[in-house]
Amino acid sequence: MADKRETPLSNPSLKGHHCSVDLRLEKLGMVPFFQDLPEAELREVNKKFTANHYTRGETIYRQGDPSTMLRVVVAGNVKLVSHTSEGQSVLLDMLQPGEFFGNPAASGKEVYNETAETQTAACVLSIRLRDFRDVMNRYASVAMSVLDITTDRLQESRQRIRHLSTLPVKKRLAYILVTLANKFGEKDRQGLLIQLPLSRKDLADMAGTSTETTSRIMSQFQDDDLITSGRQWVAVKDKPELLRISAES
Amino acid sequence: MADKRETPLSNPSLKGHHCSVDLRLEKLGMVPFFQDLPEAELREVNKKFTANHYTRGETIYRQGDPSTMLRVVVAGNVKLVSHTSEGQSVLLDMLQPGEFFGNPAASGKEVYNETAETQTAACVLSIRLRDFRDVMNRYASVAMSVLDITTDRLQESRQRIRHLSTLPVKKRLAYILVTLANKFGEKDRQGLLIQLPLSRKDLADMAGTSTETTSRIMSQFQDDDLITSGRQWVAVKDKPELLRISAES
DNA sequence: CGGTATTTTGATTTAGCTCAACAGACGTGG
DNA sequence: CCACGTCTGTTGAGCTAAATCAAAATACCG
Repeated sequence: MADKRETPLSNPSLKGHHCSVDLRLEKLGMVPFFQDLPEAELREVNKKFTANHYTRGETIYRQGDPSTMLRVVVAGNVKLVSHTSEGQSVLLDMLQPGEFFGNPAASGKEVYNETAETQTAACVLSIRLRDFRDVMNRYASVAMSVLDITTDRLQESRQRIRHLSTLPVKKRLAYILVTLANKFGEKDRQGLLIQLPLSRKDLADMAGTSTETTSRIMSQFQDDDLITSGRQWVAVKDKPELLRISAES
Repeated sequence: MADKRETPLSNPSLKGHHCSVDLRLEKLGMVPFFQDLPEAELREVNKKFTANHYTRGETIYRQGDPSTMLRVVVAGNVKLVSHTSEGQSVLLDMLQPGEFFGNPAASGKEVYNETAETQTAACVLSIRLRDFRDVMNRYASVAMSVLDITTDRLQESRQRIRHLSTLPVKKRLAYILVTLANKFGEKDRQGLLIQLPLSRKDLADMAGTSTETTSRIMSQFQDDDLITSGRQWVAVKDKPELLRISAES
């Protein structure tokens, strides 16, 4: 409605995600659950990973595919989406470099319950599930770290159930914006710019609502000077107020 | 409306939950994540647990309490409920003997995000979080098993998010009844009797809806001969049809 | 047998969905 | 670099599932 300039995201499609061997090893050491692994072991584990590069919007695996690999985002962003038979979609998670996805458990012939798709160009490492379980069995610190992350995700997931069950859309959206700003926000002249292509549809699929309703509420937030937003991007201008809205009685 | 007889649940309040030392050790061996532990180790671990007995409706811990213990249900049932500031409640999980609750991760000064309350008289074992983490560090099989269970719970939780986001109340309730029948159902002349005091409010808090709506839909199911139900109990008569309803387009 | 908690049913209201049309933004090829 | 076509986002109008409010009916408890 007001001053929408060019997309302020740092060129999302061209960042050099080489997936080179150097990058791989360097990044692997930064993955939370390999932090405590000694250099030598890390080098050993690194061998078991395969690197893959994807352009924006590519599908890494589909809901229903047999779950045989565990993957780690090295660069770029990946989203996990669950699709219903009616063609609706639910955005389950939005991943950053360092985060893993695919089932760490399911020691056997399970299938993925969601589709993994790149949100930006991305580099992803894969390890056979069996190999990863060997690593976890050998190094307790890795298993514990994966458990901690999974527990956190369960907590977030339950938080979201609580929100879907009890909060109106406006509050849910306010909360989602705060969360995204915390995770992906970068200081900017607009405020906290969410460094990620983010459409109204994406937000709607996170909040469990329609794009139209999302658009209306985003316009409201914009009018109230809480956010700035354009096509596929959002910047949070007043996080405290959004947080207040999400929690107010 | 039709033939509601006395509560068919096997006397829920009086079952002998002694929480004796014998019972403890026996039951501990049955807990999924201690299955692979050798007898001697199990005996060792057993010492670190404290047993507690609760009557129906007692609170084990409250949302916001510091999370210092990990607990295991030995007998009876425990429910995890999250409360909002407006006094609404969301029923997150309904636990059986053998299941654990409380945060297995959160190595430090976290708090519980939900309240744990007994649904029937129950016997519960507690271990200090620190001690449990020692056990997980020592025995990879325990850590892996806890990870597997947590991963399963995350999947269920995401399934529920999908349902809350995309399905109308009737389908959500149909699915919940199927799930409960699978977990707590016992063959009976009524069909699959859900062996657990289960009010309309409980069902509503699971489905993210109001008791009134729940009651209306349950009446419908009863009219369609899919369930039989009375005060605080439900029996599933036609599980396949309920499943079909939950998934139909 | 009376009292309390649960469940049912009815009437009304409403948040958010759906359908529909339009308007900006992007990028693409001429 | 401009014109066009295609996505993405906005706005409006009506509709509907489910919430809320209200009251009666039923089951269980001592």
